[in-house]
Amino acid sequence: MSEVQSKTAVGPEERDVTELVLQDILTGMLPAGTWLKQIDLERRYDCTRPEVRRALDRLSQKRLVAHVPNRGYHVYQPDDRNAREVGDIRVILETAVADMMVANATSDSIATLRGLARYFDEMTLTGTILEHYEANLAFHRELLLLGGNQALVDLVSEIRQRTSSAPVSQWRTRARIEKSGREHHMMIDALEARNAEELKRLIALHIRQPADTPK
Amino acid sequence: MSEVQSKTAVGPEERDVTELVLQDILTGMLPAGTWLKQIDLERRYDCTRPEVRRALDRLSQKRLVAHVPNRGYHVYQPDDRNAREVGDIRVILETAVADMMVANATSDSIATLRGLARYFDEMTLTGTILEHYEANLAFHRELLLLGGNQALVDLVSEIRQRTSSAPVSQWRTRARIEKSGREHHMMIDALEARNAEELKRLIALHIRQPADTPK
DNA sequence: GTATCTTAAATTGGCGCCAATATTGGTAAC
DNA sequence: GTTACCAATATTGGCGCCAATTTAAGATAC
Repeated sequence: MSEVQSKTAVGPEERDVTELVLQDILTGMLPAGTWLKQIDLERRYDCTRPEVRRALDRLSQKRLVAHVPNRGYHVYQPDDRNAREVGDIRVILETAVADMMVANATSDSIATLRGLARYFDEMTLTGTILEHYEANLAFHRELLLLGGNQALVDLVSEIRQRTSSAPVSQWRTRARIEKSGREHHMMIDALEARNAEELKRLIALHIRQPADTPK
Repeated sequence: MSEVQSKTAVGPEERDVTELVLQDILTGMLPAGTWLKQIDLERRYDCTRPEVRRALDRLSQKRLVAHVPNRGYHVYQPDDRNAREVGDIRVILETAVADMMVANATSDSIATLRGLARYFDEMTLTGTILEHYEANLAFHRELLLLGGNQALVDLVSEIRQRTSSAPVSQWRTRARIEKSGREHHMMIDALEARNAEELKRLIALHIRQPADTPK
């Protein structure tokens, strides 16, 4: 009716609701266990009921939220066992194509990776938590892409979200973040040196970092 | 109101629509490329419009059907490259836990596997295409379960559907099916003999079978 | 004062309608 | 006879309402 738009953010409102909820879960704005009432989401993201429902259904298919019939949806409470198992899967998949990555690495791709690693470091200081998360994702995607298996790249991106429900606790200490940044550069070094074994070792270490508990 | 139930088949009607469509795609009743008109599905599975919509949305999330805005949904046309890549992923994942499988194998679990392998052979002769498919799935699930990684078992089951969009072409020849049945038993033999390397070789061979083209 | 039953509010979830868009068939013009 | 345009039909997809179930609160009885 009137030209007055509630909220100044007119542009980003047009994005997909599923993405928005996903981001808020990943960034920790919606902590694990939070009940996602349809009315609240409707207002929060300024969207309709069916849109909210579709988003919740999709996220429950991805195992990011749990659905209790006639009770509603809540953010999935990640159990340690599953987190460890998914970590193991990631190590298996990402180290499996290390030889390919070394074989396919060109000076161009290495330069691109350096840029992405630097961008990650930059976001550590100046970026939002979301930008930081996505910078990390972009680096790993580009690295994996050298493996030559597109389906594998997509799959890893997918299962990555499956445990990152507790991103805040994973990335809590600045020391750990900076260590991750350094490891990125070390991976590129190993790639440049055509040292596949060292690359595998670094990847495994990098992924297992959060669960690096001495049993 | 009245006790009269339309249609004698009261039981199977109550199942989830997504499952039903999925099965019909997997068994080849809905061939690749088929346009899935909402009205048709509504009548075919005797369900409501929203149910059909939700099923189509879920299947498109799983990449089993493709969605063209304002045009509709159609069964995904599997491209060879993706099929090969997914095959490679399965080889990576399933061979990665071969050592664990050998380590965790007990006489009990081997007996269970023998039973499942025999059941598969049985279904080759007497079962429907769906029963046959599920018997194969059950065997591989039980085998993978010995790896000790539940998340990996689920993941493999998931990505398995991702290429089996052309199940008919994969399992077309009886000779190949019988070869698969024999390989199941050979895997159990390797497991019993605690021969992890042979098991890996067999698994890789078994998975790559359909794409066994001499380059 | 506490526990339990009853009643009211809120939330979920199923269902159908209607507008927007694409497709098909027909007609007219070239 | 063929092509292009237009209209009618069919299909998709957004949206809101209402019933079923659950939860919370209040009142009454013990």
